[in-house]
Amino acid sequence: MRYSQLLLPTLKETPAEAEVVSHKLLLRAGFIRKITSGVYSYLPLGLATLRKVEKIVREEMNNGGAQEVLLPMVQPADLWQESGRWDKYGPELLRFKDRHGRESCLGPTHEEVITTLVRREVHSYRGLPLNLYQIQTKFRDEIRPRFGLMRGREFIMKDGYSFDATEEDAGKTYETMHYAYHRVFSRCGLKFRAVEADTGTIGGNFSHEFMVLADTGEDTLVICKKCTYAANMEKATAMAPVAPVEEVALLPLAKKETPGKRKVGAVTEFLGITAQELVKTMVYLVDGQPVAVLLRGDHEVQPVKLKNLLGAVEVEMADDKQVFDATGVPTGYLGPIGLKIRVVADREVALMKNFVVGANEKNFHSLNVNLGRDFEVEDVADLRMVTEDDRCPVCGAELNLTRGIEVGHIFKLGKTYSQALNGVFLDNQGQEQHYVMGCYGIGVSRTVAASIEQNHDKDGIIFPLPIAPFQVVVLNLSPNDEVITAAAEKLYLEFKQQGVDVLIDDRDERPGSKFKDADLIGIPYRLTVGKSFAKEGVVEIRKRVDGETSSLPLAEVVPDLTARIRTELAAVV
RNA sequence: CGGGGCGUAGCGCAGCCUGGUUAGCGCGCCUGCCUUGGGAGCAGGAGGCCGCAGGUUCGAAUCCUGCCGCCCCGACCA
Repeated sequence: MRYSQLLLPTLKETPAEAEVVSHKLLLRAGFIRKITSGVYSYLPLGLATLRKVEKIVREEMNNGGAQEVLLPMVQPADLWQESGRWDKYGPELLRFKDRHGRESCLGPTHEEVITTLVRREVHSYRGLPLNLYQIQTKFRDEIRPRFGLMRGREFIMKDGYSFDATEEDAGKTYETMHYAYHRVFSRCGLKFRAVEADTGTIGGNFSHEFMVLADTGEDTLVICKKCTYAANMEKATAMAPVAPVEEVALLPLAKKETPGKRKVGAVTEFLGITAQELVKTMVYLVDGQPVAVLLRGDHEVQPVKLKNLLGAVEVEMADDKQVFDATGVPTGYLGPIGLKIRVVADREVALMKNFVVGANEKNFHSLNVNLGRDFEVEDVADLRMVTEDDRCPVCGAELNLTRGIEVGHIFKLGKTYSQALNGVFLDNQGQEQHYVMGCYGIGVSRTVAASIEQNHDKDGIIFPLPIAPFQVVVLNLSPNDEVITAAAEKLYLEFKQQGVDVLIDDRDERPGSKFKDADLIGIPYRLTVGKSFAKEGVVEIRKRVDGETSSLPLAEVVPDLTARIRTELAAVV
C-alpha cells in the first residue's frame, strides 16, 4: 500500500475523550474513529489489524475441529423467551419491534440461534460432536461503554458453540478449545493468563477466562505464587478458615454506647479492638429485596458470590436511605441480632467468637456476640473478596493480585440450553438425549486494544509481527530524488512479490514526519532509503520493538528481511 | 440510573467569573518560496449554527431554564 493513497489520518495531539493508552493510540494512529458512544468505525489500518487477529483465530479454531458459520444478528424474541433469557438478560439486550410489531433483538450472543439451528439439523449421535463458530459484530447495550475498543457497545467477537453426546466428550472439546485459545493469544504476541471465572449471564457451571495482563485491565486476578491456581476475583476463594483448636468460652452478651462511631475503623479504635474482632453488617438489594451480609470487619463483599448464592439476577449495595427503610436502623449501627430481613454470613464469620456488631440502635454496639447463641443466619458461604493477605486455596502459598483484560472466555454449558430449547438427539441405544454444550468467545476487537495496552512506548504502538497491519514500512526520504525513489520503489515491489505486507511512505513530507508516523502506527520493521543510500548504497533496517538498527546493501534487504519475518512468524508458540 | 466533569474551526485549547466592535491562539489544511535523516522556516489564505431550544437584556459564547451529546467513577461483560 502507498501511504500517499491511504486513509491514515494520524494526529499529533490526543483527542480529549481518550483516557487509556490503547484508545489514545488507536485514535492518534488513525485506526478508529468514534461515531457515537461505544460505536466505532475502523479505518484501513484498524481493519487490517483486526483481520490479522481474525485470521489467527480462524486458523486455530479450524485446527481445533471447529467449522465457521455466520448467524443472524437480528433475532426473534420468541427464541429468547423459550430459553428464558428474554426476561433474564436485562437492558443490555437491545430490543425493538419490526414493522409487523414482532419483538426482536440484536444478538449479544448466539446460544439460542445456534441451538435452534443444530436441533433442527442434527438428530443422531452420528452427527456429533459438532463445533461451530462465527466472527461477527455483536451488540450489547452496555451501561457504560468506555476505553475505546475495550468496552464498546458494538464490537467484533468470535463466538463458538460445541455440541457433544456425553459430558466426557464435552470435556475433551473444552480442553481442545482451551488449547486453541492458548495458541491464538500466544500467536497474537500477548502476555496472558487463563483463570477460573464466574459464568455470569451465559450460565453453565465451569469456565475459564483468558486475561491479558495489563494494569489498565478492568478485572482483578488472583494468582498463586507457587502452584497453577489462578482465578478472577469474582470467583476466587481463599484457603478455607480453620476453627481454632482450643475452645473459647462464650462471654455474656453486652451493649455499649459508641457515640458517633459508624465506620469499622472508628468503632475498633474506640473499643480498642481489631477489625478481625468485629463483624460488619452490609445490606444489599437482591432483586430489589434487602439482604444483610455479615462479614469480618476487614473484609469486603464480593457481590457476584452473593448473587450466585441467592440465585439472583441483580445485586446492588443499598444506600443509607434504603438501609433505614428496610431495617429502621441508621447505617453504622446495624447488627444481626433481631434483624427482620434475610441474613447471610461469610464463612469466616461462622468461626468467630465474642465479636462486636451494631446493636440496631443509634450510637450503640453489641459486644461478645456469638452466632448460634445470639442470632441465626439463613446461609453461611464464601461471600467475600480475596485479599493479598489470603492464602492459596489449593496449596496454601501466598497469592498475587494483578489486573487483567478479558479477551476470551470459555464455558462448559452442560445441558442448560439444550434442555431449555429442547435440543435432543438419539444415542446409539436409540435413547433421546440432550446435547452437552460448550461455548467459547474471543473479543477480537478487544484483543487489538489489549495488545496495544501491552505493547507501546512514548512514541506509539509496538505491534507484534503477527498482528501488525503491515510487517514492513519503507520510508522514501526523498521522493524528489530519482535514485532514492527508484531504490525505495524496488524494495516495495519486491516485498509485495514475496507476499510481505508492506507500506511505502511515498509522501512529499519531511523525514521527521515519516519517522514519527512510522513509530506511531507501530510497524515492526522500518526501512529507510535516504542519505546513506545515496552515499553508500545501503538501506537502514530498524526494529520498532527495540530500536535495533542495521544496514544492508539494497540487493540483500528483501531476501534477508523476508527470511527473518518468516522465521519469526513460524517461531511463535 | 446515581455521583463528578466537559461541549468554542479537523485536533488541542483560551475567552465566560465581571455581557459590549470583526470570537482568539497553537497544530493541521490550501497557495507560493525555501528546506529534506526525527513532526523545519517565511509569506499569503480558507475554515465557526460558540452543542440545541427557550428566556433575561438595548445587546448573550458569556447570565438563567430545559434538552441533547461526550468523558470519568459504580453496577454489566468478549
